[in-house]
Amino acid sequence: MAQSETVERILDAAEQLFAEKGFAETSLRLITSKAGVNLAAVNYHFGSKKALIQAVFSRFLGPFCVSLERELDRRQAKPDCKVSLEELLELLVEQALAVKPRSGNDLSIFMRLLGLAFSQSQGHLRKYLEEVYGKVFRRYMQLVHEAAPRIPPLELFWRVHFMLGAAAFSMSGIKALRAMSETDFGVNTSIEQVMRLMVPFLAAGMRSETGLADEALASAQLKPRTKAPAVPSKA
Amino acid sequence: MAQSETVERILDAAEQLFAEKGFAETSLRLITSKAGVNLAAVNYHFGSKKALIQAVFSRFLGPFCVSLERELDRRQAKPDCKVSLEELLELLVEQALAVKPRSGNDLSIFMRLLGLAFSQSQGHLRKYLEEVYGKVFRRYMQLVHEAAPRIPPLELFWRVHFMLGAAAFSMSGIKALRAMSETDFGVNTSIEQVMRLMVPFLAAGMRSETGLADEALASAQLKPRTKAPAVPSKA
DNA sequence: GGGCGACTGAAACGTATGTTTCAAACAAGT
DNA sequence: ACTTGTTTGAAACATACGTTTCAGTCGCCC
Repeated sequence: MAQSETVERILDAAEQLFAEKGFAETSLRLITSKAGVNLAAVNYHFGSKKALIQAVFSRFLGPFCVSLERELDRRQAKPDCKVSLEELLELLVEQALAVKPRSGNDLSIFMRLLGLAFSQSQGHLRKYLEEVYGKVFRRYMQLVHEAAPRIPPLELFWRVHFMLGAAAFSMSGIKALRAMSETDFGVNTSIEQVMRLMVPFLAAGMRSETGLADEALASAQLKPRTKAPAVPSKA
Repeated sequence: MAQSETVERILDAAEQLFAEKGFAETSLRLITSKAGVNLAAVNYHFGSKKALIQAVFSRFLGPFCVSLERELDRRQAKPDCKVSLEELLELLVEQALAVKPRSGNDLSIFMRLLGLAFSQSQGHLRKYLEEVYGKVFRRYMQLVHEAAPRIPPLELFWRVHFMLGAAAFSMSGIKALRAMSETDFGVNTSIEQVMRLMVPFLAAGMRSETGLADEALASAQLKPRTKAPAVPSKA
């Protein structure tokens, strides 16, 4: 076998099976047999199942974050950088779609895995994702905040997660849901169609008036992440 | 031990642990030790782990659906029954909150379990839930459709799942998310506060203009549930 | 061509899980 | 008090898992 094509085959199979069944429910034996490689190859190349899971995420989150960051740089290069909310949302979709063809798998797997990363216990994964990709996420959130200054940051934080939830959940159950929509409506909905349905829904949610009555919560600001002096952004 | 208090203790422990760790990640030994009962009690009282999982769902979905259906009956009893979208949404929250105190566990566990029911593979669970509670769900969907006639039924179907997704996902990761919001904002958000944040977000999403351009999809109608003839929707 | 490092194949190991077994404890009816 | 049916306790069982081991193979460089 050409120079460790094995690694790619394992990652491909694992990605697909994890998305389909979850992490705990997917055994290494299932992965290796689907990939057509030996059982020991996983522990040889990755060290452990946990490391395999992290590798699966890194393979698409890595390029995704790189190109996302590059786009953010580009947007912010202009002196009076005003990035609209729409631009920011579209940016995400754009980058996600751009990264997708690298593997043969489609976007729903991407979203499904993201959802699993939060909903399965897998403490190590959350820690890993936070360590590696937390910075980009917080940078993005900062831009979202600047794009929607009327909405309290804390609420924005939760709304982003509502969005992520709607997306991840819908993609998670997309197979079952598509089956349901088929038997109930006699129409099959493609993944792209579902995403297109989701956009106006989410956009309207993001624009809605605040639900925060509590003054203390409404005025909570982003804390500086470093132990740096507490001069927020006075420049 | 009083007449099979054991069953309740097992259900309580299982409910909590399943919500916390997922189904596959929660062993019977963990459940029984937390419940303070013998390992064999689970298989004695429930037959298998699968049956236990279903029993956990039935215990709150049963009463929930009963009282939900009773409320729907009451609303529809009036001759010209016009149930508004708000009423329908509030109805859900109301019933969910009403069922909650039966066990000591809070609403987030309820939502978390619902999310897991979709996102974990557990094929048997989906089948079981569909068989037992599918009828009520479809009845509810029909009312939602009548309350929002401008939105194509298919889109409504998906929007309801977007809502469910946002709710289930947020409640799923609520522990981790609350920790994040704490470190980033220095404020802790309670579950009730999160739900209150979610309402305007979801409501705005539900009211948003359709994202359906495709005529065929936009005009798809609810099919009768019976084995009716395959006349699409020419009417 | 021989030696070496990277990789694979097949089997085994230790552990954890769901399930079963069976004797003992208990409750209730007579 | 005895019996009967139900429930529990402790142990064992079979299986599946992640991981390790080690002999063997392949490709490459001197």
